[in-house]
Amino acid sequence: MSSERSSVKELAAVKGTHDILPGEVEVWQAVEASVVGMFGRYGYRELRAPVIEHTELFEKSTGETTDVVQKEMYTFIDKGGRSITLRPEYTPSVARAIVEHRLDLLGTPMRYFYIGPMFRYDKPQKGRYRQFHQIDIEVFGEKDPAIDAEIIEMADSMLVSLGVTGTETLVNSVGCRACRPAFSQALREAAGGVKDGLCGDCRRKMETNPLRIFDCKVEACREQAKVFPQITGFLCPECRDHFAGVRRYLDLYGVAYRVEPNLVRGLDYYTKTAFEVVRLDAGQQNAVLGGGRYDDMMKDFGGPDVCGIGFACGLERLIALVSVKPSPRRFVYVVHSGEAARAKAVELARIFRRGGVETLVEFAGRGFKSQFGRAAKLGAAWVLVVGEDEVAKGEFLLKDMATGTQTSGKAEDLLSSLQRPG
RNA sequence: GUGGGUGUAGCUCAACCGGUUAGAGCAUCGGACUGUGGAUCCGAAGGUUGGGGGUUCGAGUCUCCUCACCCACCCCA
Repeated sequence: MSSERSSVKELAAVKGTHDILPGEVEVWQAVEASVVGMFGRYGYRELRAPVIEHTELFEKSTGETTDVVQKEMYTFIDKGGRSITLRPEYTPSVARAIVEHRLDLLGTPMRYFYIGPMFRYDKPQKGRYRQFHQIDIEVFGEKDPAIDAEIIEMADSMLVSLGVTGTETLVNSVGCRACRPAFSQALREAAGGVKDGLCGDCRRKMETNPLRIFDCKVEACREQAKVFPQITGFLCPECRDHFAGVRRYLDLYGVAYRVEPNLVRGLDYYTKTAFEVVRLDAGQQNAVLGGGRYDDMMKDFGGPDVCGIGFACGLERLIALVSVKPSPRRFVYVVHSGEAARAKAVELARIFRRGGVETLVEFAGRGFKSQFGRAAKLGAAWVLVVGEDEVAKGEFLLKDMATGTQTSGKAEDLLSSLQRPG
């Protein structure tokens, strides 16, 4: 059928999604393993929440006014008539799980991490995908500013251990419900006073998200924004003290950071500490990692009054910066000649694999020459030769492909020589 | 959602002013080659030129629509 032919041809990954192929996936595995190990040393435990949640969860916690909720969610009605959403972020799921399982009764603070896919219906571009992956960490039930600093330090260590350079860590306090409204109002008034000097985008941002005016690219707007009030002057005593504490501990940890009073995050629930790690050389999608404190979220969500703090790190963006090289695979390639040898080759492969050695058996080649050629091409570290002579003798030939050295011996002796490192 | 750019073989690219059967390198597969290496030589396969309409005697080339990707805005990781 012609329709079959064309449908096969048109089959492609969904817009904004990507395959992670062998060769690249090893880098992901190396990064994930490194990160998991590090989080473990800071006392974090993995919590795997479902990829789908009730739509309401995100409306309530992420915030109905955010772009993420308003226009970027993958939402659908399931066969039971429920409104379901593929998670655009992870924090609400953790909050939900804590409430649902009363994890807060197990003792605080609760430290969780997770690595997995998130979904946002954005228009894809560099560093921005519809299915992307995040490393997420969250701490609940610890309000001391030391934990804010510990988390930022952990993020910093994570980047260092992965060999990431050329980034900058930005921190700010976005205040709380007591002090932020006054600031927003003051900012709106300041912007309103020079409304005619602002671009159309900024005039809109005056209403929706006044802090965003600060990172407008239009020169006129930048000029006006220089004299706008900054959050720092509006923080209530509690927020001010907390922020001072965060900075003190960051200094104690020796973390390099810059206070950025204009740093604002896109989700509604942030309070007090907000931070971001950005790459210095990138144009737009420069945020590698971002997070902050969300002291009211759990309570607003209908759970216990437990504060939280955490960050999300974009894996695609992180991996673009890491310099880890996964160690090359070293495997045995078994070549053979004749029916009896073929059976023996299969048997030997099983023995080697049980002994912990990656082993492949040639099935297609004819002569040893072509079998060796294939082994070399695939990058085999060793070739195990199983010919008629070897089968008769019960001793096989193991060739080191790098050095060309060949050693003859019984299967178990050859195996144990491979099990030794090197 | 708005704006710009690009679409030719698996990959990188050719194809004059619109003119014969859309070519090459690399990669793939086969052979030379039945006891030892990514070589060499020979050969094969691989394309509705992203898709659809229009102009034309004739379209990879001009035009319109559409789709995909890339880039930027918005927003974010």
